[in-house]
Amino acid sequence: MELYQLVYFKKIAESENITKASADLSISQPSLSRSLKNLESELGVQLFNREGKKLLLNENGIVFLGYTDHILDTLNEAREKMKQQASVYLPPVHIAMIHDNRLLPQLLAAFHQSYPHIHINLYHFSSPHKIPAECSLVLHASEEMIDSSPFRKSAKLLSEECMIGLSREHPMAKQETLSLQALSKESFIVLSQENSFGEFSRGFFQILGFKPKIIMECDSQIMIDSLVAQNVGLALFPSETWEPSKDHIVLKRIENHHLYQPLYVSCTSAMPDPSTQLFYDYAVAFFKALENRPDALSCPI
Amino acid sequence: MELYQLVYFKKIAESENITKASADLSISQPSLSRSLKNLESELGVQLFNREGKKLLLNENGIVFLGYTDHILDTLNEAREKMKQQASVYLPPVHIAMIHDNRLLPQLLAAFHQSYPHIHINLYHFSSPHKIPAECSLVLHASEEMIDSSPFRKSAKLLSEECMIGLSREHPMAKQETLSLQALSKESFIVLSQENSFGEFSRGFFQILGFKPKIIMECDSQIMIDSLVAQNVGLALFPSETWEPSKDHIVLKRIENHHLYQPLYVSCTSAMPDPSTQLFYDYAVAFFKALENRPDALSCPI
DNA sequence: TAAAAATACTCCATAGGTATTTTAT
DNA sequence: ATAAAATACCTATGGAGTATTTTTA
Repeated sequence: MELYQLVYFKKIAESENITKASADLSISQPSLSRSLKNLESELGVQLFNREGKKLLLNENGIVFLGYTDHILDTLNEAREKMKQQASVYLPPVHIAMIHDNRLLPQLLAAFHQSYPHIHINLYHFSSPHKIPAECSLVLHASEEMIDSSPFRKSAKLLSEECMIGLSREHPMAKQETLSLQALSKESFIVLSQENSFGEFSRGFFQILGFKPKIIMECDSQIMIDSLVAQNVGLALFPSETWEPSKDHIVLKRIENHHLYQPLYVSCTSAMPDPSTQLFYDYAVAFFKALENRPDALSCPI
Repeated sequence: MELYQLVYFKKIAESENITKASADLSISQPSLSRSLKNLESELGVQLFNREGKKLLLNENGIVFLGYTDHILDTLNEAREKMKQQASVYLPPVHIAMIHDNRLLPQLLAAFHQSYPHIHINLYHFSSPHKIPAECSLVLHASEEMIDSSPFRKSAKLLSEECMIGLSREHPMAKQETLSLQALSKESFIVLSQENSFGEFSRGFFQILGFKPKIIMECDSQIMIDSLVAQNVGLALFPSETWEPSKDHIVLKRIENHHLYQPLYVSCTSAMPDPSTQLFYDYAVAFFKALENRPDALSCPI
């Protein structure tokens, strides 16, 4: 018997519908079906009566659900208790953010909900060179500094593709991909040097050996969204997390090129203090969970 | 978090000694060590203080152990309850035994302990052809009847090697293996035709194209043990489960031959009644568990 | 005939194993 | 020196996925 089977059973019992429950749990219907079957066969009892395509929680199921609820509640209580114990004396975390991503606020919110006693100090920097010593954690996108001092421990949280965004009205909006040659005749809008994604974009173009005609430089992604939507120029977008207004902008790949922008978390010490370690592990787990179930934003069980 | 981690933690907490606990749980020490580490890191707390090579259950551990005990107790209660529910109206099982094995009584005892409400009727037969219709389960060793009617569903429970047993006083007792040629000059004691292992032994010899000089035939394995021990003759033994008196008898392989005797459970119907299905599944699980941990005779968790 | 559930496979994450190293009596 | 725990690496079971079939409302 496994814990997840209890969680799944509870969910199925709530709706008496495997398909619905599988969606709620973000797993496939066959998986859930099999999990229930295994549970029933291990217990040696039917927990539901199958009448036609209806699932009806039966007498056994009702009894078992009582135990299940109790067990899962106790487990959560135990977890909460441990979490409290863990965070009572924990020092504050100082986090330096060199890189922006729409999911970072969600990560911070989830972490805070999980460890409300840990005080978080957030700092924004445009370059990794200005980070003060008290920042024990850095969220950034620079491949180069992964193994180089002062980052002693790093993990890639995600890697997302960057694509060229252009207005639906633009003549190239129908093309599969964009050629560098064609792009050399286009106008580009970029984030200002200070912004890490701006710096990153420039790096990309440099690697491609491509000199874009930059007609505008600004410091807000929203502004760029709107300018591109109005067909003022083209811009580079991280495809998933910045979701440019889908109605007016289309994203295209550059011919024969896949551009990926990573997001890293790094510790500035090999032996981080407990809070730092906790946040580091939490961030890794958070983005790993997100990979499997992009909809859910917390990690149950 | 996994249920087994709670079981393991409980066991470690009892002895405050990973090596001891791993032996009790029949798993390796590194496995258990890792399991505890994972649990602690998921909870974000140390459950034990490591002082030197001593493990000491700490404050957190004591609190968590309370929850753990409660959860595991509740789970067992739930299982018991379901088992009762499952067995209240279950019909009796009729089991035909064509093959003897020392572990079968243990299987029956364990099953009875698990399902005390199910009435078991045991029948012994020397041949699969005499089995009456009410026997819905057959325990036997015949490869041939696995896929042939009337056995609709079969599973191999175990396969054990058979070896030649001879007295320690015997001149060949020091040899690595025995040659067929040498054996042709020896005297054999065999079980009588009626016994399935007797029949089986004869089959083996036949397959080898070997005609043993049979000097005695009897119907009890214990008698054979004692006769072989006294160097009256040689005999074929299933190596593991019949454990001939180790002090006086040694087991040897026949040169270039490995003889395996299987034990099967078969249902006489493709859609067996619930009790039959239960026993069938139980038997399979029982022997599977035995494979992994030969010492333990019940299946926890 | 359109839905819900069950089946048949394929894949991969991870529990468990073995071998080894580290650490403390 | 020895014994316990931790670490590294490998293997393999079973949970989860996709595709498909079965069933009934």
